[in-house]
Parts: sequence; structure tokens; C-alpha cells
Amino acid sequence: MTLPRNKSRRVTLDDVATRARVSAVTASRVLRKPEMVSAGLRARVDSAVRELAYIPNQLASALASSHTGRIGVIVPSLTNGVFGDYLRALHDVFIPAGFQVLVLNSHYLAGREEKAIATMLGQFPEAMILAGVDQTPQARKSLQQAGIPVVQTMEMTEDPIDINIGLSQREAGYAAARHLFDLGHRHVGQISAPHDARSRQRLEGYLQACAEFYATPMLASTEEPCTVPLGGELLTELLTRWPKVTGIFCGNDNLALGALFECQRRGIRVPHDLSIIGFNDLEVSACAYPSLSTVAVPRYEMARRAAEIILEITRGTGHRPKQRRIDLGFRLIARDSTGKAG
Amino acid sequence: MTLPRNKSRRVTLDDVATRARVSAVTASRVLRKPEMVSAGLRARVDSAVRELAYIPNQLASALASSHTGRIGVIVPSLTNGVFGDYLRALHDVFIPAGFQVLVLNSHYLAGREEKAIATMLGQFPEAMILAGVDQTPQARKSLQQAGIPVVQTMEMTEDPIDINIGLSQREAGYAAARHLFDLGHRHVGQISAPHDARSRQRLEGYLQACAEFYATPMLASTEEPCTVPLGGELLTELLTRWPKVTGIFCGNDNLALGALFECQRRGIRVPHDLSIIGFNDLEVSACAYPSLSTVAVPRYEMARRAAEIILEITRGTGHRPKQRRIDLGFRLIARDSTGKAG
DNA sequence: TTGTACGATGATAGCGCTGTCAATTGTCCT
DNA sequence: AGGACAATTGACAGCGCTATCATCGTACAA
Repeated sequence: MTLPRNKSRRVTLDDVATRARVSAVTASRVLRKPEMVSAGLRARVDSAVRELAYIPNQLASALASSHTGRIGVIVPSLTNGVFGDYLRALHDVFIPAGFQVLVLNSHYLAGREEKAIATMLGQFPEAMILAGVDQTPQARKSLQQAGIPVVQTMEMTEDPIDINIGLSQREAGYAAARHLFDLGHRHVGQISAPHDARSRQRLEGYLQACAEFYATPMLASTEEPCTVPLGGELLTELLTRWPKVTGIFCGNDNLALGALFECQRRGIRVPHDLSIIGFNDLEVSACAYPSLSTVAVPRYEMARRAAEIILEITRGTGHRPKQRRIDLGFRLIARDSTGKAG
Repeated sequence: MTLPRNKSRRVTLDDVATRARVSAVTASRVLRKPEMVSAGLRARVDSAVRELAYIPNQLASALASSHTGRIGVIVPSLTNGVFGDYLRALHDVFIPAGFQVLVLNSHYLAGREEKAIATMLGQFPEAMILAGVDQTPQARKSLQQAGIPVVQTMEMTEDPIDINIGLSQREAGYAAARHLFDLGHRHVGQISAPHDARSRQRLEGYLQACAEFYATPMLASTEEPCTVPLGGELLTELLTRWPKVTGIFCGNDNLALGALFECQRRGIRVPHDLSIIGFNDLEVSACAYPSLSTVAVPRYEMARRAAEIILEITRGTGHRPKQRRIDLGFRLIARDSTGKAG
């Protein structure tokens, strides 16, 4: 019984090879391309691996093969339900494919994102997935130089770093506002906690709809981090300034939920007195009372597609998708929280 | 102007050293221990780094120094709001300290957890943080052999692998149920989607309270993944079987929220007709209408403490905390969704 | 039988960085 | 002036693994 030479040392490939009476290269092959090794040696190596409880050092492996098996992901928030689903999709695709997913949080700050991208690049990921398209020039440059697939998600841009898969936040925002105008509302407000370009684009969509219907934009927004209770506060602010409002477009479903609760608290009937539409179609929105109208964005699908494209490029024939820009669209979901005006 | 020798090759430390006319070792020191290098050379190296846009290869660094700067984390779910806060706390502490956080998802499955732990160990993390205390024997063994700090969180165990920081889920469940009994309720039900030992322990706490008050346990539970709408379904099931129920302990706040919406839908007044208490104190619970009574668990604090203990061990004097088991307790928060019986 | 081809295995040389220790310089003390 | 000492800097040898190519048999065709 040969034990690892040094009790404090982790078991290495050499230990396995020695024990199986083969060379290190053969042991390595058994683990990576078993079909290249004869059955006899393979069995010997396999049992040595088991007996020594060998765990390959992926660091050394990555260094030698310059194949890190890592995917870098930068998201602006870990707590937001949207990114929960988004990350889940990435894990669902990458983990079974033998990749690791490294996640860094930009906290909705361009500076933090730039730093996160630099940190991530130091890990030599085989691809990067970003939320949003507004990276700093410096970050763009680093990403381009890295020479790896880069997927920008969540929104569309004319000028992607590499690949872009998302939807038009502006159009989606327009659709939400438009839904209220189409129901006959003429005093339509918007509440939001805009931390990123996406919120701002949804806001633009709202403004466009207002312009088309000759309606005065009525806004309440804040710099605070977006939470459910904030929805109540912003609703209060909006109603104080514009009591005639009969329809509200909330920047996202969390705000909408907070607004809904605030209505219940104040005895405002939804949708009879006030119509509310949210954004994102979080799981909770469908079962709220009344159920929340919202705009569904394909966040799981978007991340899944991004992941699959990367897999294709990375280990397939290395061939890239035909189109660099993929618009996955959105879906307006009219539920019970929005109704005809009057 | 010296450009990287080979256009396709990433810039290495040697490139920087050559450009700054120093040895690689000195360049390395400028990056890691600048105070050991004279101001002149330091300036030369710094500008070379900037001009070449050098990004250190952390793989090589980790291999050479056997210091990976990685923390392995296994959580059962990425979407659950509880783990959002938990992961945020870990990032908040580890990222500024120069560590990376690797997260793997066990999907509430012991088998997946075991595999995730093995995968993680292959990354040679400097410490591991786990949710829960019920790792498989095999996983326990690997973790012990790894010789790194291991922190089990979220619940307490008599026999930690290494360090344990959490709370008694059983007592917390008892407190929630007890709250309803104390308000005079005699028909107290419980709904849950028990995927982990923690839900089951909360259930046990409920059963203990029932026993103390000579009350019949009334349960509705499911194997399905826990969602908000599920809370409504389980409430329906419970009320169908036991129409006399006047108080409900929900396994977590998501279920409680779903139950609350279902009550609104059915015209059941909360708390007049039915008292509801949840678990976890998610952000939404405080602003729901009526606001949800719940049990607050220190999930952010728990993760933060775990991270700080690891930091202390890893780079401090390597000294371990006095106690291996830390109970952070919980807090019953009585809000408007629970009221006196009758 | 001899030559050829091919599959299986091993020897070697790094991947890019850091730990270690030796070499060099300048400073301060006796 | 001579030497001890500290502050800098560099040479060298790996960390544990894999890419690459050389080597060794063995099977098969001629």
C-alpha cells in the first residue's frame, strides 16, 4: 500500500501514475481521453485514482492547456429576481458542459463593472457574458483584446462588442405605456428606480407613448436601490403631485407589487380606480391579487441562448452564429391590474 | 515603443519586465509587494504594466504560490431571495479582500451537493461555505481531507465538520407556531414545500407546539419547488381538509405571500378570519397588506460572519475562532397578518 | 521473411508565475 | 579604513499538468 509521499501534500497525478506503474502522461490520458489507453492500464489508473482519492488540480491543467473551462459573468445585482433566473439558466447549460461559471456583481455602477471585467479577465475565462451594452470604453477595449467570445445581453445595441442577444427595452417600455393609453387612460404616470440604461430606455418608451397621445409625462423616480416598499413610496409621491392619474407604468414588477400593496392600504381599487402595469413578469405577478399586468422578458431564454452560442463557439467547430445581433422580443401580458379607464 | 512580441499571445510578466528593464521577479514584486521595490524601478514597472495593458495570469500565480484566492460556496438555490442576500454578504466581504467567490448550486439535492463539493474541491478553494449541515458522509470526508476551513451555515449541528454558524430552525419554527397558539388559535395549520432539512426542522418545531397545546397537526405540503403561487394552492388544500383552521404557519415568506393573495381572492379577511405567519422576513413581507408576521433569520449577518471568520483564519495569524459553533438566533416579528383568535 | 503502418506509451519541454536564496549595493558604526 | 548590516535586485528551480513528438511493439501486406 503506497501512501502519498508527504502527508501534507495533496495527491498529484504523479502519485497516481507511480501507483499504477505508468507514466504521468498515461494517467493524464486516462482521465481526459480514456479511449486512447488500453483497457489494462486504464483499469490500473482508475483504481489508483480511486484509492488515492485523487482530485486533479484544475489550475495546473488550465495553465498547461490554456483551457480554463471558465465563463465570466457580470450582473448588476444578485438579489434581483430577474438575475436569479438569468444565472440559473447559465448554470443549467454550463455546469453539465463541464464549465464553471464565475459571477461578479457590478452593483449597477459602470466603474464597478469596469473593475469586475478586469478582474474577470485575469481569470482567463473562455467567454464573457455581460448584462447590458453600456460598458466603459476601457472595458470594451480590454474585452476586445481578450480575444474571447463576449455576449452582451438584456438589451440591443447597434454596435456590439461581439455578440448581442436581448430585446429592445425602449419598445417594451413603449408597449407597456401604450397598453394603458389603449385602455383609454389619459393621465398615465410612471414610477421607477433607474439604475441602468435599461430602465432609462423603458422610460423613453413611456415618454414616446405620452408624446403620441399628447399626454403630459408624470414621473416619480429615485436613486435608491429598487425594492418592493419603494413602489409604495413612489406611488404616494406620484399621487400627491398628480391626483388625476388613473394608470401607472411601474419600472419593474417589484415596484408594481409595492404600489399594489399601497393601493390596498389606501383603499384605492385596482384596476377600478387605478390601473397598474409592471415589468419583467416575475413569478409573483401572476398570482397577486389582482394579478399584475406586466411585460414578460425572456430572461431565462436569453441567458440560455447566450450560453449555447458560447458552447458552440468554444468547443464546436469554433464557428460563430450567423447573426451577431439577436432580438428575442418581449410579450405584453394583460392581467387584472389594468382595465378600461373611466 | 515595444509591442508584445507575438500579437496572438497574451502579455506576460516577462514582457512587462523586459519593457521596464528589470527582472521578472522585480516586476512581480511591484505588483504584489510594492514597498519592497525602490521608487525608480517601481515607476518603470508601473508604466510598463499600463502601456502593455498587462493582466496577471492568476492561474499561474495560484499554481506557483499555492494560494488560489478562491472561496467555494454551495447553495441549494440561486433564485430564492434568502440566498440572494446570503451571496451578497459573501461578495461584500470577500471581493474587497481580494478573494473570488465560486458558487455552485445543489438544487436541494444531496447527490448534487456531493458532486458540487467534489467539483469545487478541484478548484482548490481556500475555504468552503455550505448551506446546511447534512452533507453526505463521502462529502464530509473530502471536506475534512481538504484541510481548509469549512463553514456550515443556516442551521446548527452537534457535530460540525469544522465551523458551524447558524440558528436552530426547529426553535424558530416552534416560535412561529407558538405565536399563533399564544394568540388563542387552536386550529393551527402548516403549509410547506420541504426540500431541505431546515424546512423539516421548522415543521418539527410546529409539531412540538401542537403537542404542547394538545392541538391536532394539520399539514399541507408538496414536493414541488417552492414558489409564491404554490402558497395559494397549499392554502386551498389545507382549508379544504380542515375548514376550521384559523391560523397558518407558512414554511417561508413566499408561501405566506401566495397564501395572502389567495385569501384576498377568496375574500378571507386576514387576520380577522385567518392569521398568517411566514418565515425568513423577506423584504416584501413588511410592506404587504396586511404586513406579514414572520420570523427573521440573520441570513446576511450569518454569511458575513462566516466570511469574516474565514478571512481571519486564512490570512490573519491563522487562528481560529474560540467557539466552533455559533448560534445567531432569530427574531419573531409580529405584524398585522396575525391577530387574536375569535 | 521483410517492410510498413498504426496504435499505445513514454520522455521532454514548457504554461506564467512565485519562493528561496544568493549577489550586489550603499550605509553606518567602530 | 574595515566590516557588519540592511535594503535591493536577480538567478534559479519548481508548482502540477498537458502538447508534442519520439519510441516501441504488433499486425498485416507483399
